Amino acid sequence: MHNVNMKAEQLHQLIWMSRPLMQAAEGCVENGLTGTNLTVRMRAVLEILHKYGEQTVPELAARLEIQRQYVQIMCNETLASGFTEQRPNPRHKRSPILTLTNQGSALIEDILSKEMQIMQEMSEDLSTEEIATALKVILFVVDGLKKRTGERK
Amino acid sequence: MHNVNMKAEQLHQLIWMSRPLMQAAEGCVENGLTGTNLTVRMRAVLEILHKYGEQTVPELAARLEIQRQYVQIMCNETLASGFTEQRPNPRHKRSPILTLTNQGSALIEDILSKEMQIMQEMSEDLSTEEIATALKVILFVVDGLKKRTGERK
DNA sequence: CCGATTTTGACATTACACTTGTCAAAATGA
DNA sequence: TCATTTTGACAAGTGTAATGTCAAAATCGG
Repeated sequence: MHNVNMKAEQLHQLIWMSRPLMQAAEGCVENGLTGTNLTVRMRAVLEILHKYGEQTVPELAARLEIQRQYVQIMCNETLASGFTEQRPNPRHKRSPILTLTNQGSALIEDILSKEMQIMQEMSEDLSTEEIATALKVILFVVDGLKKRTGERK
Repeated sequence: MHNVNMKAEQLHQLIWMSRPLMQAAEGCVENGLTGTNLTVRMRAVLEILHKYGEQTVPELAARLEIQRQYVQIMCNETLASGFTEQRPNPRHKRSPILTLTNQGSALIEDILSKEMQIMQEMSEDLSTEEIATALKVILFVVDGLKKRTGERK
């Protein structure tokens, strides 16, 4: 009984650390972006293109889980800055494929590697198991919360 | 070496789950608020008052780590809805102490207990150690990210 | 092939959660 | 006592989106 409440309370605390965590993460990323002409949202586009390869705006929107109209704006910014370019889409004339330019590719790789360095530094003080467990718990909780939304009376 | 990269990558993945986690959490809370006349931000005020006791707006702002002007608005909403009331502050005539009314107190207790029930359900599938580890890792990471912001070249 | 529906980029509007700035009254500190 | 700080109130601005609409183009069902 006691144990149950302790678990629940720790879980509660964990969940509400998500905002500070997100803010800290975004602050850190933003920090790493000074000097480049990238914004956090442009970086997100480059990251997806780097990770999943060239794709259309609607595909990016689906992956980022935000409205395509907004992703369009983000993508247009990366186009204007020369970090991405359009390639004709054989499957859809109105929807060009967005690709990283050499410049964009080099930039995102540089940024990601610097970010990874921070990850490595931090992970030195944590064991493989701890990190794996934390990730597992978070994935489980996100899933559980989503399932419990919109179904309760 | 391999291990180092795996850890770093998992940490990266964990950190970027913070946004989905936050959204899931807020969605779930919002869901639990239907029927009450509370908004998520009003609930935050009631929660702090319930947890830390009556206090002034600036104190609340400090605890929530958002601007006092905005917290003022949130608090005024809870006042207007009758969930909180003002008590004269012996230490400061211009800054009344905000207290939960009976109605507000009952409401936030009800909401929190329902939320805790969800926490308990979810924690059934997780061990005490897993939850404790996850919380520890997250606190460590938030701290690490904050320290690494604004200090790098 | 054709007409109906869907997808897409472009553009406009709106919503939301804050931040920032300012003011005057009041409180506090030297 | 006088300068500084705190506070509530109010106004304006900002960033990150959602939402709505349009027309061109693509796709789908027959």
